[in-house]
Amino acid sequence: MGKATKRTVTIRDVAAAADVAVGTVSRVLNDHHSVTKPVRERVQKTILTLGYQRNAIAQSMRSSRTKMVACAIRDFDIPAFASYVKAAEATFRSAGYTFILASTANAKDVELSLLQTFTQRRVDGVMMTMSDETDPDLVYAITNAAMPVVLIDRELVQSVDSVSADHRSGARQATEYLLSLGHRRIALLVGDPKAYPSRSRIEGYTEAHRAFGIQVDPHLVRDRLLSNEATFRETAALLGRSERPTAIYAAGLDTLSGPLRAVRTAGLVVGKDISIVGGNDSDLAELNTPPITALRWDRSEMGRHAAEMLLDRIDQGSQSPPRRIRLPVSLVVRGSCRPI
Amino acid sequence: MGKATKRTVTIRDVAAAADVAVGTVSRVLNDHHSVTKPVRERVQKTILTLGYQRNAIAQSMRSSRTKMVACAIRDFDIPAFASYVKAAEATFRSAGYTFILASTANAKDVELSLLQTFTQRRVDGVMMTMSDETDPDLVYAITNAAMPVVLIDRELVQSVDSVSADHRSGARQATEYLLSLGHRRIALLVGDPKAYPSRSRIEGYTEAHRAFGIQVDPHLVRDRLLSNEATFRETAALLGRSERPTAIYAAGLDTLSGPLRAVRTAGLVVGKDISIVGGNDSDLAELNTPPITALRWDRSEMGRHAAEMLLDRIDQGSQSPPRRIRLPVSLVVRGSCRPI
DNA sequence: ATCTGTCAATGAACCGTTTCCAATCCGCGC
DNA sequence: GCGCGGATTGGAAACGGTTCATTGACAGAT
Repeated sequence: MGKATKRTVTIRDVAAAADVAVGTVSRVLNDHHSVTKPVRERVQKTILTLGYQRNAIAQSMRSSRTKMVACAIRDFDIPAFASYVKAAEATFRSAGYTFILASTANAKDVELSLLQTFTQRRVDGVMMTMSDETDPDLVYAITNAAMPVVLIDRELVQSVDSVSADHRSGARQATEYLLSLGHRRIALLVGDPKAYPSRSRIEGYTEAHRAFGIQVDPHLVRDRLLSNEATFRETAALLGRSERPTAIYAAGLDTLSGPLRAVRTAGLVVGKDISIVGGNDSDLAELNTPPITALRWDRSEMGRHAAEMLLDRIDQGSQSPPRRIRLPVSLVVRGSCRPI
Repeated sequence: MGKATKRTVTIRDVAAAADVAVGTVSRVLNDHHSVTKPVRERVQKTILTLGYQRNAIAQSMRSSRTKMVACAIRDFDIPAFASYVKAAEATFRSAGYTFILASTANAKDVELSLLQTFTQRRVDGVMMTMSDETDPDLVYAITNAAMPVVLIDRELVQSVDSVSADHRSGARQATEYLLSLGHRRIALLVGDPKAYPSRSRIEGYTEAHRAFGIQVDPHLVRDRLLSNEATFRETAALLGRSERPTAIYAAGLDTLSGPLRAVRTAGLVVGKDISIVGGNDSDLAELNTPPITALRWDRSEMGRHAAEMLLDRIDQGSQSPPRRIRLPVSLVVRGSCRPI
């Protein structure tokens, strides 16, 4: 055939070539039982010959299920998020779902606009964070979303599923460890308390102080630090104070390198002049000299749990009550803290 | 409103409520000029009242353009990839495209199956790597794909667009730097030479030796090392040899921590007993004690370039010849290498 | 007053599947 | 030989948009 076939081959072309009805081809494609063996084989051969590729768009159109899920997180170049997302993607893919990913930059308008995009694309489910758990627009958009939502490390919206880490317990462990070494001026560097992780870290930090009967110095609690530039600056400021902290708990997901740089810049030595606990274990923490004591939880498992939870919810609908998984956090003690 | 709205609202519902034809609603949605102002406003108000959300599936069905692009890379929890992917996603999103992401685990069958999935989903374009640039199945699948493809850090398939870093130049700089310090036994740790990065790093390494008139010891070139477990093992083995290397060039994207661990385990000190150059700059390299000399290129720019290239290709079709961008790589000298 | 041209708006066809109902075919028991 | 039931297959409707030919209305020209 000299004629160049521009048009992509459809189920109708297959039907014509195999001399059957379109319905029959569809049944072959979907492994429906009531197709006789010779017909099935003829159709399958034709599919291969013509190089037919099923059109998922048309399929979704008819079935009103897209087999797509979306994930919106703050920034996926944060290593801790990356391993989380990777595990989720793998779980979705092996369940036959395609995975859409977007960064929100922790901005409300981006979150809302992504949610709208996902709605228009008719994804079957969404995994996401929220910049502010108390924002009414965000809460409304999420609780009234057209598709199931699983929240990541957010707990305030009670009516949807969520997966989180037990940051409060982690923060308490870290702080009590430092207190038990005799530290009394422990700086806490966290992100935005409008979101669960930072809020609960502050709680854990405060609880630990209360348990030790020690007053928290509010000047030592520095929040809204979302980048290493911010933690660098803040650490430098803290180290410049007259009564500088003897320990720093850098509680964010990806905010250890800032303090390390600041300490180095100030000409101090970690584990000698100042103690540090990292909020999130990493190669950087483990391989630093000295290795940094840090909190740890299983990020892959978190991603897997979230994905499975969403898949469950997609299958079973909204009848069952919202589920909540909270993963344990543990302290890995290394050499970055010295007793006072 | 007590009535539970089961069915999602369609363009037809809007048309009925606003008392116009469906075509008119469509033209309002698409900002077509020939809609009179009062009608336009009436329709827009109705859209808001009913909470109508355009169905992207139906839209794609009719227009046969999905406004979706897909990206398949080895493993997106490798930080270097993550920043690359993040920049690409941002570029696509601001162009109105939705971003599908998947890990290939560097496995041929996964790559092929993802390519098929993307075809069936009728994505408008694909950004990807290949585990083996010489594999005929992969080459065939990519060159005959139904949609434009931009290759990432792959150069053998000439007929498609690609964006890569100049790893050969990088490797040559790293190796010449070590040679100029007097090192003569330089171990090279790379990934799989079936892909461009490792292949060209071996070339650069070899070229540098030739330029210095020095014979390459094939025992010192260790390839197919794709993880830090592998580079740890290999480094440990090299350090255990009678004539151990005086320098290690850990050329992979995410293979610095393995050698660092191995050196530490062997009781040696980086920058004193052994010199190390990292193939890819990172926090780990910068904050190590001593800081590690490493290669660097702009990963965000790489992602942006790749995305823009793909968008161009989607717009203009395949008439223009394949483009090729190769980003410069530079050596950041720090304190991990000592002269012999 | 009639004709022409322009501009808005209508309504139906179409995109490629799935699914349901109807039609056909087959073998089997009477 | 005939009726019947079950298994296959055919054919059409439906999903929710976009687009195009068509209609209707109205202003301006003759």
